[in-house]
Amino acid sequence: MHDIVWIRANPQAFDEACARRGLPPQASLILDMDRKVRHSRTAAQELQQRRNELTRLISAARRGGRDAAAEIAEVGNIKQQIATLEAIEREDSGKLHNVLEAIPNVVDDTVPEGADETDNVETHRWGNPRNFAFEPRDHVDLGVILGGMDFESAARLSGTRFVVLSGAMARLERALASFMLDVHTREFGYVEVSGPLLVRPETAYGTGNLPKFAGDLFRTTDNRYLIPTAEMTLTNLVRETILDEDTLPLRYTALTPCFRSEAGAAGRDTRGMLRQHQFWKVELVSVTTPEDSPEEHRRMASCAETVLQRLALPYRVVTLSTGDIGFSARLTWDIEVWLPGQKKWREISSLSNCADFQARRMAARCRTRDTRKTRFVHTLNGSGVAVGRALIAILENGQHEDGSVSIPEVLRPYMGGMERLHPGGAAPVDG
RNA sequence: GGAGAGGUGGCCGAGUGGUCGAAGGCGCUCCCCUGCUAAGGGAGUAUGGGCCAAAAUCCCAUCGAGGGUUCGAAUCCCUUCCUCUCCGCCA
Repeated sequence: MHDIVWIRANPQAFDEACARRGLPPQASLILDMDRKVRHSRTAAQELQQRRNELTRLISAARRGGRDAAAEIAEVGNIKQQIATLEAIEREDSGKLHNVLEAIPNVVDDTVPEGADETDNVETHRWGNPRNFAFEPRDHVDLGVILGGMDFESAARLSGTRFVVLSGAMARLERALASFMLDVHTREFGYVEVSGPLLVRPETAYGTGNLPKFAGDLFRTTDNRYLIPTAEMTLTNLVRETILDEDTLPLRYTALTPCFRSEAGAAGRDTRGMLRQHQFWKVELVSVTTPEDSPEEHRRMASCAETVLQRLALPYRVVTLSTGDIGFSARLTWDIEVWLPGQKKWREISSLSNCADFQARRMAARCRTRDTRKTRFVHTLNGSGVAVGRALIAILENGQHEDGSVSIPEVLRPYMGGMERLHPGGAAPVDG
C-alpha cells in the first residue's frame, strides 16, 4: 500500500517508480481522486461541526426549558446533506483505495532493470558445482533407485504436484527442517513460532497476497486461506500493533507446510518435486525500524546462506530485476542452488525487504520513547530455506555413480548417524 | 453443534441517551520534595484524518466492526467478528 501523502509531495517520483515496474504514470489520476475525496470529506466535516453545535444548543435549550424547534429543523436538513456527502466520499475513497492497493511496491535503486528473470543480476557465488565422472541423475531417477519417493501414490491420493516420501527419505526431510530451525534459533536469535496454517482474508491482504493474487492461494469453504508461506503468519504477528522501538528487531522463524495453487504454472516443472502444491519451508521474518532494515536484510541473507554452506550445497545469489521482483518487495535477493540433474541454478530461498509496504497494509507501527510519534515498521522475509528443494539438492549434489547419496555431515546427527542413502535402502528407515 | 456471558484508552476498570475521547487506579515520562536500597507532591500520557505555506490551545472521526433509531449513542435495536463459561463432539 502506498502512502498518499508521499504521492502528493512526490508525484513525479511516484510515476518514475511506476515506470520501473512497467506501469503507466498515474500520479495525476490518483491525486485527482485524492482531491475529490478530500473535498467531500472536508465539506462533510464542516457540516458535522455545525450539527454538533446545534446539538449542544438543543441540549442547552432543553435544560433551560426553551423551545429548540428551529435548531432541530436545521439539523434535519444538515443530516441529509451529510449523508449524501459521506456516501460520495465513501465511494470515491473506495475507488482510490482500489487503485492504490493494486500498485506494487516501489523498488530499491539497486534493483536492475529487466523484463523477467533472465535480467536478474548475479552478485556472488559460493562453492563449486561438482565435476561428475558420470552423468548425474536428477532427483526423480535417484528417488526410483533409492526408494521412498512415490509420485504414483501421491497422484492417487491427491493428484499431480504432490509426493509421498517415506522411510529414510521422509526422515531426511525432517532432518533438514530440524537442522535449519536449530541454526536459526540457536545461532541467529530467531524465535521459533508454531502458528495457524489457515488465515483470514485480512491476513493475506496484509502481506500483499490479496486481493490481487487470490488465484495463487487455496481458499477454504469457510473463507479462510491456506498459507502459501509462513511469511503470512509471521509477518502478521505485528499487525495492528504499535511496537516500542527498543524491542526491535523482532525475529521469527517457523517450519510450516506451504500451499500454492500454482495457477498459471501448468506445464512448468511438472517432473519431480520441484514445484508442488504443498511443500515444507523454514521461513525467516524480521520486523525492524526503517533505518535498520537494509542491514537486517543482509543479515537475513547470511543466515540463509549459512544453511547452504553447512550443507555444502553450491549456490549463487541474484538480485531480482524489476521484471521478476514480487509485488510487495522493495528489494529481493534469490539464492539459487546448483542442481546437477538439471544442470541449472534453481531458487531455494528468496529474501525480500518489503520496507513499509506490508506494514501499511497491516497497520504495524513503532514508536520511540522520546518522540512519541508513530511510524510504520519495516518487514523482511526470507526462506531459510525451502526444505523440499534442499532435499532435491542434497540428492543430486551428493549422488554417486551407483545411485547412492552421501548425507551431509551436519545432518547425520539428525539421521541416527546414517552417512549414506543406499539404493533401495531409503525405505524402510533404519537407525 | 446447543445454552449463556462479554468485548471501553499501554493495562485494570467506571460509565444505560446530552459539554464522555471517556471517572478512578496501575504503569510510563518530566519536574519538585525528601534523602537512600522506601515514600510523598505536581504536570503530562490514545489513534487516524481534515484544514493550512506550515502549525496550532482549530475541526472531524474512533468505546471490536458494520448498519439502524434519535436533534443527540460508549449507552437503545439489528447484523457480524472475536473472547469466555457450561453441555455435546473430538486429535
